Amino acid sequence: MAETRPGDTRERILDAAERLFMAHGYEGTSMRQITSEAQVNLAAVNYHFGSKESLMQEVFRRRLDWLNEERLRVLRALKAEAEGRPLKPSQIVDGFFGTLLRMGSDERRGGMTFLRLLGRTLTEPSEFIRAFLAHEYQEVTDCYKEELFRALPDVPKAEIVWRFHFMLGATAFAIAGTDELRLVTDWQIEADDATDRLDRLLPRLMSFLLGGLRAPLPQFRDAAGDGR
Amino acid sequence: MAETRPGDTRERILDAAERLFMAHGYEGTSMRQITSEAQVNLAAVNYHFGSKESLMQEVFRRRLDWLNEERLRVLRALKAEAEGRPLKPSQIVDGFFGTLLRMGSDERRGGMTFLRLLGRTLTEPSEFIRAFLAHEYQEVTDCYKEELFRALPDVPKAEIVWRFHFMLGATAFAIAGTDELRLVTDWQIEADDATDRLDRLLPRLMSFLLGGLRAPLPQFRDAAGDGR
DNA sequence: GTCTATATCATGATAGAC
DNA sequence: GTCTATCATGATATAGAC
Repeated sequence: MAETRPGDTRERILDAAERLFMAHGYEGTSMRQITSEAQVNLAAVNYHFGSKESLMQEVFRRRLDWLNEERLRVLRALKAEAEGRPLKPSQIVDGFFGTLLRMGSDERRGGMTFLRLLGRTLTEPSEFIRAFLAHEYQEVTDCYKEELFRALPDVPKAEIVWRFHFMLGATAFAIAGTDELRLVTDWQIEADDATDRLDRLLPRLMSFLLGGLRAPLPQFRDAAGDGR
Repeated sequence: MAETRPGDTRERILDAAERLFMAHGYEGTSMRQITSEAQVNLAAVNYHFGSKESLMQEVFRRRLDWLNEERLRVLRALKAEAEGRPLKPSQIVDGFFGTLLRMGSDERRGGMTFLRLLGRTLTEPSEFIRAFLAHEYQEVTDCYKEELFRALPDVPKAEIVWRFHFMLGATAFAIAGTDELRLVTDWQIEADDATDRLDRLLPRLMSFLLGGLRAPLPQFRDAAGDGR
């Protein structure tokens, strides 16, 4: 009964690739590992996706298409409710990062596996991957940045962009690491299961991000620091 | 005159490896690329370092030994000055992350190349690398965390550890990305050279990190959230 | 659509002359 | 210490039978 249904192959490859790319990185994963894990033939990847690069892109597109739409949908809902007034920073941050983290609880959307893959890939060295991700993200991040500009009119735009970047980094690291990295030492924090940990991660991360976003502006020694 | 001086080979390999590992990652860099860039023979890596893994470790040890010592030295100086009183959070954060970022201006310590390599490697999938880095870092990060516990007695330790983790992520991303990633869109921020950008990055990052570190504690729906 | 079999090339590592 | 030559392996990708 464990026979490969026709049309099933594609999804099996994507699932296996997602997991292996997460665990060993793009360069560190071979097509042999992928097809072996997916229990399909070695040639199937090239038949269905054309190349390893295209497979990688498809692994992301399958998840990011939904994430992008969801993020835009959330933002539209918030704006409709606000009726023209600027949104609260906490709403914007939750719409962007909260939506991402909640995706980790949704196994139909890849769950923690995809979340960790995404976190790690944001600092991936391979050029084509970074370019691809930047392109996939551009539109949505621009929309959210625009809302932050409106929400924080007294903060220079350049500063907001930087802080958005820092928020992205903190989040990427948080979702990439949550297992092997010994952030927990001897007095031990928690040994919950993955989803429980995720439930507690979100409010913690949100507090941190909002604190950073609303921090006092930095003092530069020389110029204004808002982008001359 | 461009002849290879004896004893020079080792350093040339380390320099080339540092740059290439930064640009293409560990798995994405071959020994042939390294020896070609270093203009030494292919067999030289195995002669001097034994294996690619050992080379990678030596690339990091060369820089981290100094960084670890410097961070401990800075912390000792701060504690001596404080005469038993808790340090200010800003001092601790600057001692840890400021010391790191200032390393990026010091070409003798690898400069921006090493900084970016380090930022990227913190989320590197390869198991042996993460284990190696965690081991190299353990002692120093524990010392700094202890000081944060003293500086913020009202914040649960678990919360501080998480926030330290978030700070690490924001910093790693900031130093890993600073080039290709289009955080700059059309209304353009700056086109300074690398060191100038680094000078402005530090105060910006410090504000963000301190804001996040001192943010109001998160509210959990169920329990206390301090590690039950 | 899925398989077997294979082409072609790059990889990390080593042996042994100098 | 440095070189050339080479090994065994594993990589991506493809051709062609079924």
